[in-house]
Amino acid sequence: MCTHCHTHHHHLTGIQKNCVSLVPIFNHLENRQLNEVMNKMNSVSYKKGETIYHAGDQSDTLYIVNNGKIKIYRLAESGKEQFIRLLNQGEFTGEYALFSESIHESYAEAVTDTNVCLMKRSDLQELLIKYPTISLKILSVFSDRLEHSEKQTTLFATEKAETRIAFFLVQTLEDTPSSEVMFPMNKKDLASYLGTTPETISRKLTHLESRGYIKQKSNKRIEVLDINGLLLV
Amino acid sequence: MCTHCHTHHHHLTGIQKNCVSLVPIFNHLENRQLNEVMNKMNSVSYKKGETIYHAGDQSDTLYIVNNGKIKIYRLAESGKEQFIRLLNQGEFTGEYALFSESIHESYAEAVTDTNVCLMKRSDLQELLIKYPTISLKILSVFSDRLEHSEKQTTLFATEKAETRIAFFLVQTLEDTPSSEVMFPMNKKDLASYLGTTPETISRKLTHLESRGYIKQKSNKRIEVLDINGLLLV
DNA sequence: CGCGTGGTTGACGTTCGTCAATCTTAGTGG
DNA sequence: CCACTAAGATTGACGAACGTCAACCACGCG
Repeated sequence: MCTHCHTHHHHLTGIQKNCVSLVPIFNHLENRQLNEVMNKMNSVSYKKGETIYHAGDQSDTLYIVNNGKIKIYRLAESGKEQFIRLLNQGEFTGEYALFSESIHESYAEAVTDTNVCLMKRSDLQELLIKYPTISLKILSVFSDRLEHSEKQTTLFATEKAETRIAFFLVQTLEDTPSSEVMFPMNKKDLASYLGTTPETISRKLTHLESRGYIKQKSNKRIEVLDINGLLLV
Repeated sequence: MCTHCHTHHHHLTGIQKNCVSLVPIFNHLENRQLNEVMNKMNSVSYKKGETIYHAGDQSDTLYIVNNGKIKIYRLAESGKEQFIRLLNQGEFTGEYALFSESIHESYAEAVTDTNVCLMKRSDLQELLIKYPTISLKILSVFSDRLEHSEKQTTLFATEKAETRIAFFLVQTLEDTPSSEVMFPMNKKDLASYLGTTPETISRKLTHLESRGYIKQKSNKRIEVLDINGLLLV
C-alpha cells in the first residue's frame, strides 16, 4: 500500500553521474548533453524489501538502478506471484507507465539496499525530442525485452518444466565465463520466474544431476557438466 | 525456405498513402512530412498462405499491413508452433530485426491475400532522427506490446487452461460491441496461442457452456452469457 | 454424393501442483 | 563461538489437469 515508506535522499550530486554515464540508453551522449540529462535526475534510496511501486499506482517516472537490485513481478488474478525480471545496475523500469498507460501493472521491489535515479516523464519526453538518438537506444532495449518476453511465453506455452529449467541454466551460463551457474534469486522466485514451484525445481534438478548433466554444488550454485545434454532435454 | 516466392508490385502509388496516413505511428505527421515518409515506402503483395519472413532470415525492413492479415508465430525447439499475434490493417512488424538483431526469430505468414508496405531500416532511422515524435509513437506501441506479452507470460505461468480460455473470451469481447465472440483463427491456431491443444479447447468450451457462462453458436462463434462468471473461473 | 479437413469425444498415461513431514541453512542472541 | 530459531529447501504420497492417440462426427467443396 505504501510506496513512500522509504528513505529519501534527494539531489545527491555525484550519484546521478553513474545513472547517466553508466547507462546504455544515455552513455553515448556527449559531455554537455550528459550534464543536461543529469540535471533532470533525482535520486532515492530504498532498503532491502521496500516496495518501489505497486500495480495500480499512478506513475510518470523513469527509474534507473544506480546500485543494488530490483525485482519486477506481477500478480495473477489467482494471487500467484510471477517474477518478471531482475534489474541490475544501469537497467531501467517504469517504461509502460511512461509511454502508454499512466498506472503500473507490475510491482517493483528492492532486493537489496538500492539507490535509484528518477526522471519525470515530461523531462524525459523533452530529452527524447531534443536528442532523438536516445529514443533509438530505448527502442533497442524495448525490442530486446519484447523478444525475450515472447520467447519466454513460447517456452511456457510449449515446453515442460524440466526443459524450461534446462534452458534457464544454459541461458544463464552464457552470461558467465565459467561453467558454474549462480542463481541471483532464491528458489521461490526462480520457480515463479519459470512458471513452476520450488518443489518441482528441486526434483528436476535432482533428476538432471542423476543423468549427469549438472552437479549441485550448493543451494544456489550449480555446475553444468553437459550443455548439449541439457539442450536435448 | 523461400521468402521471395510472392507476387511483387513495387512502386504502386496510392497504396502507400494508406500505409502512412492510416497508421498510428505516422498519422500524426503533417502533410509535407507524410509525403516524405510515403516516398520511402515500397509495396509488396502476398497470396494467402505465403511466407513473408522466416526465423533465421536476414532482415532490415519494417513491414506495415496495408490490407489483409498476417500471423506472427514462433517455433519452439520441440517443433511446436506458437501463435504470437495477428496483424490487421495499420499494424506493423519487423521491429526486432530493425532495432536489435538483424535476423528474425519468428515467422510471418499471410493469412489472407495481403498487401504490405515496406521501409528499409536505414530510411526509417533517418526519419526517426528527423521527426522524433515518430519514435514516441513507436515506443508507445512497443510498451503496449511488452505489457501484453508479459501479461500473457504471467497467464501461462500461473493460470490453468480453462482460465486462459475464459480470459481470452472476455478480452476478445472487449473489442466488439456485441456479446458475441468471433474467432479470427481456427481452433488449432487458437490452441497454440493459448498454449494448449484443440482437444482441450473443445472440452473446456463445452464445460463453460454446461455451466451457463457461454453458448456455442457455431464453430467460430460464441455468445458470452455471463462475463462475471467467466472472470471467476 | 463422396471425400477431406477440422472439430469433438473418450480412454489413458504423464506431468506437475499440493500438502505435509523432514532436513538444511542462515541469522540472532547469549 | 555455539545454540536456537525461523525460513528455505527437499522428499514422499497423492490427485488434478491436461496432453496424446484414436475413433468418430459434421460441415464445406468439388
